[in-house]
Amino acid sequence: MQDYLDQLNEAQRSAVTTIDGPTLVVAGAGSGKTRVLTYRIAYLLQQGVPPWRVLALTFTNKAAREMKERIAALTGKEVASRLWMGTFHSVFARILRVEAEHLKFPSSFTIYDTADSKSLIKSILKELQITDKEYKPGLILSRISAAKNDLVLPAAYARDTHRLAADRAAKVPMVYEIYLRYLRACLQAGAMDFDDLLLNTNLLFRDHPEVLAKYQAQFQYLLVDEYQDTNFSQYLIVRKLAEQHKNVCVVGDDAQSIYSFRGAKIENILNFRNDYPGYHLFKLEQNYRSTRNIVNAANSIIANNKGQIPKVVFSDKEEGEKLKVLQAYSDVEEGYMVVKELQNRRLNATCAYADFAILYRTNAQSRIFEEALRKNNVPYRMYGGLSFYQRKEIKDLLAYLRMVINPRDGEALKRIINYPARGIGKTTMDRLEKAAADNQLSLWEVLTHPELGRVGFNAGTLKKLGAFVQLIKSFERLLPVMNAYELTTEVVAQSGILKDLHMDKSTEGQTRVENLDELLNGVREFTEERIESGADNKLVNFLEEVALLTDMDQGDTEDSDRVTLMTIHSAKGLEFPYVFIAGVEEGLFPSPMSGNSEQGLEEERRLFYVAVTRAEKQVTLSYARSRFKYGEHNFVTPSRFLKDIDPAYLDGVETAVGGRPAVASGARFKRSFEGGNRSAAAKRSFSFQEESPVRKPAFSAETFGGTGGDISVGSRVAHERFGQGEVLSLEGQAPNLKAMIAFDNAGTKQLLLKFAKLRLLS
DNA sequence: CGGACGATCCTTTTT
DNA sequence: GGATCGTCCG
Repeated sequence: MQDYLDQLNEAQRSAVTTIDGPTLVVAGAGSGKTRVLTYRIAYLLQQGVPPWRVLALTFTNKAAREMKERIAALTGKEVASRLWMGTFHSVFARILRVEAEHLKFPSSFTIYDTADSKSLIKSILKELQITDKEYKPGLILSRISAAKNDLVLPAAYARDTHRLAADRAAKVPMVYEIYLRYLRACLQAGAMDFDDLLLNTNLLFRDHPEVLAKYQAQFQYLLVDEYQDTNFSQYLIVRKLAEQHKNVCVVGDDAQSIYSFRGAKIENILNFRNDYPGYHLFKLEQNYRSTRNIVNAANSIIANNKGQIPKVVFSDKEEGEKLKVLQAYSDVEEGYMVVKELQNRRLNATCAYADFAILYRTNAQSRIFEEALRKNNVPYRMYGGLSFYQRKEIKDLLAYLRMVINPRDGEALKRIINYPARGIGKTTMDRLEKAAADNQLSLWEVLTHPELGRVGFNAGTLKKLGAFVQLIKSFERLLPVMNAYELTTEVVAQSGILKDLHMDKSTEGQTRVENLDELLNGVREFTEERIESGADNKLVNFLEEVALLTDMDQGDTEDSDRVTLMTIHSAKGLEFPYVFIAGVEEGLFPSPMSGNSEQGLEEERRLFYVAVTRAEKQVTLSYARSRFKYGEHNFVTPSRFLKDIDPAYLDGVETAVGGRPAVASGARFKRSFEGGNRSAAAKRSFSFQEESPVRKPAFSAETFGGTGGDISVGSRVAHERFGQGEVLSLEGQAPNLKAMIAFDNAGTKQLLLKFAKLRLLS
């Protein structure tokens, strides 16, 4: 253990060994935050603190898992597995299962995902006879979510003039009413959504002091990762739990607060000193990740924000390359330029595909890169798309399992009552839902009610409904005698899911069957692992794990060499040798949705800071001059954030043609974005050199890319790699003009003019 | 009742 | 461009 302390710098070591009293660790990007957290926990254990008295909270499963592994390496698996370590959501879900009865929830409560929540809101809207045109379920859910994260219950909501006024302004004055019914329906269904896990923990602690006292006493030491991302609900849980021992250590970086849209309060970290007087403060300012150029560029970006915790992040590493900027005509070309640049780097630096990440602001941008990567046979792994557990066939099966565990789960019921098709249609469901709402019952209670016939179903429908009820009950009976894997297998067979999928002979149908197999394997592995570690291995635990999983949490097992594709948000906490930040454009980054408020803009800027600081060796920024949006292409301008970077750390802009910076220096580059008449440039279609008419680049886009220009059949041209050759033929339309070229020494090739770095010789 | 095919809306980021 | 929702017809 002593050896490990020697590996730390002074600030890190103090942060690890100062274990008593409140502690704030301000950890700049790449400053060894995770290392401090893991060593601190290992140190606690070494000082004789029992593992079950340590509570460590993270935001992602991945962070929790990694820390657990690293601690296990220091202290042994046995001890590490007894720590209370996990995401806020998973840890408190675990506690809520134990204490559920205090809150009138079954301990087998379901966790609703966002789709379930939206679907429930739709049902409520129907009940209130409001269309989901006027009341967008997503918007309503986000307002309810915001209220919950601020611990504003319906009663307080009704008195909250701010919220009410905001709802009226947004033309959704009924949010309060919906919120009320939503909570009631969740209780009815024995279900909690993500926010409820935290809200109900707060209610538990508020209304049951003896329960709170129990956990206060147990958790002698608390640690919180990414404290700048906590919302009020999480903040209060931590504060309450820490009240007795006051040994709370929070780690975070105000400069990396990027989750205010889901209720995170940057104030939590800024106000730590007020909440915990006499706190210890440690600042980790040395960045061990990135080159000096990267750190300096990042610092110059974040310097544009106000109201930060003062700190100076520095790097001792080599100066490294400057940040590079790629300019493309279009979004599609941006994809190709990035991939080409990536491939060049990989060959020149002899590094692996896995050393690269392409980061973007919105998930919608991923498609372009996927296509470019696929066409160039570059292996990649994309995060943030549909996760495995969100596929239809998986959700269907999970819904069956959910109903077995908790038959009151209304969203699961709605999903499977007619899947596979058993002739229970919309009319029947409407009546059922109405009966449930009128009688304050769950759908299942209506279905199993002796007076079901009174609702007005005909004999045929009653028979179908009865068969469904019997099916679910037959599964319920298996619950005590089968393990999770056996039961799941049984459900797949008896529900008719397998038969339904086997009827579909298409490739998609086959994939679905394979996916079900994979889920079955997942259940088996889960059960085996849990039995081995002595943890809960019931079906309910599996469902919980799955509900709180994101797609960041899978597929890590295959150690294949792939480029990473993800949003900047999901890249937080990760690092890559080479990072591409794509779509650095107005209208995209900063996001127009963040409003033009100073606050919104500062958060976007922090996001930019996060993106740049992911890189170890080099950062390439890219933007396009035109981009498809809603199916039509628009001309766009480079992001204002490019001007936030000190030009001293920035290379010139590189365009597709010429292979040389079109604008020579960072300073010139910076100037070229200020002001300027864009419409002229727009009219010239693919011309991107709107300024500096005096000095034309050696090989302009117009020559080769835009129109095909001077190149014609018979021209002599030179290519960077293939040498000299003669143009045999031209085909296609600009800007996708292709040329067949017979090279003197490299054979005949077909090249896309806008990508080939051709030079005209004759 | 169920499947197929168009109109419509849209997009920030996620536990 | 694409997912989702609603309508239409078998």
